[in-house]
Amino acid sequence: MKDIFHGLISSDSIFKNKEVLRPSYVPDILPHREKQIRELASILAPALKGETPSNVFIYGKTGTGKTAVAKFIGKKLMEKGKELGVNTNFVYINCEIVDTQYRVLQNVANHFIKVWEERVPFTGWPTDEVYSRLIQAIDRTKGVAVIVLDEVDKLKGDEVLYNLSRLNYDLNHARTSIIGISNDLKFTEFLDPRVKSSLGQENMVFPPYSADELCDILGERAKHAFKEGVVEDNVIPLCAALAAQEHGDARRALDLLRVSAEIAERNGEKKVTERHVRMAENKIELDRLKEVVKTLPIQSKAVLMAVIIGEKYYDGLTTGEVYNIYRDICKIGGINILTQRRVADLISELDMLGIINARVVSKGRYGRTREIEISAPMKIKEVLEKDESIPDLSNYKPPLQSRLL
DNA sequence: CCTCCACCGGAACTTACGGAGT
DNA sequence: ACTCCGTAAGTTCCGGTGGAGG
Repeated sequence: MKDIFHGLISSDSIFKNKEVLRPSYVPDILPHREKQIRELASILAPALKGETPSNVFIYGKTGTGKTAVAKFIGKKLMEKGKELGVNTNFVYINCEIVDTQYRVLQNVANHFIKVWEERVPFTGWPTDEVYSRLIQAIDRTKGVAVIVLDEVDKLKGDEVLYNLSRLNYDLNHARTSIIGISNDLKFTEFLDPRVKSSLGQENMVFPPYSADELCDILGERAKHAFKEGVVEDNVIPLCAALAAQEHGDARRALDLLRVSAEIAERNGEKKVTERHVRMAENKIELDRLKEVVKTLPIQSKAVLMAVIIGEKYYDGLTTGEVYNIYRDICKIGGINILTQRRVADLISELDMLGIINARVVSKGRYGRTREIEISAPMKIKEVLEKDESIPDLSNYKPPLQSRLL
């Protein structure tokens, strides 16, 4: 027992630097994004000459390098600014985490206010007070500020955008540029026209990566992440091909590669092979499933549990049968009972999430209903049984029906 | 060909709740 | 502290329907 960690730590790892494979890592080289980098740079360049740069909107699906390019540019801009003696600031905000008007303004403002000065508190100030502090703070820099709003569609209300977009009108000595990043192409359609025109001065679309491009990206990262010769030749093309099937998501490709290598390492193997990639594919899918199930609302969990139980007792499980079992589960667990109409919707939602398969079939005289199937019932059952909101059902038997098996 | 089951699925309505304004 | 929206979740009501069995 003394050495339980031996072989887990000291085993000569196949990784050189695993961090490189994490999605948050910003590499020095971004293959196949040279065009976008140049374009964004040319939009922001006037800033270094003391002119006002345009605001930019960046679209693109997940894992197309939007965030990486934005952060990369930010880094380069800071470097160039220092070189030219221009005061440049780069603020990155993820609107999925910082999602209200007040907190965005607070975050941006505090970026410009030194730690020892009076910072904007988490709560308490009127919003316009925060705004005027922000103006003061930015103006004082007499330089250029680039503010990146990642996942900007997650923002609650478009007033922040309006306020930020008119920053330049209120500034006397400094200049700002807002970069909005979104994976929803239709996002601006629902925006206030004033915001739309001032923020959408420039638009950029990041296309998905092709399999070949993903190969280059993975290859580039693998050079830094792994030791020499531990990854077999066909591994990277396979990861790239699998990710390209989805929608050219680089994040997914990197995850595949990383998880494959982790599996190989844990098995104490010296090389990452195609087999590990297949295992990784399964593991990622299963992890996703487990995560989705875990974060489901209680009602959906109860419905899902009913499906798992019903699937064992009935052949061609129908909505009505699921509903009966669901009602019993709710009674046992003291959960609110919803109407069948609502439960039918929950079943559709579970179907959308890919946890179950529900298709409408007609059984003639015996009505028209959904036939419900479930993938990986045992794994999902495991997750649900650990859930304290779902009661213990080990002694439960579904109601007897004529077509009970 | 007609009937009629057991649901589907649209629509309008009711709570419930959180943020914004005052 | 209070009111006033906007949104999400859920309910009520109901017309619609594919096809086995008569």
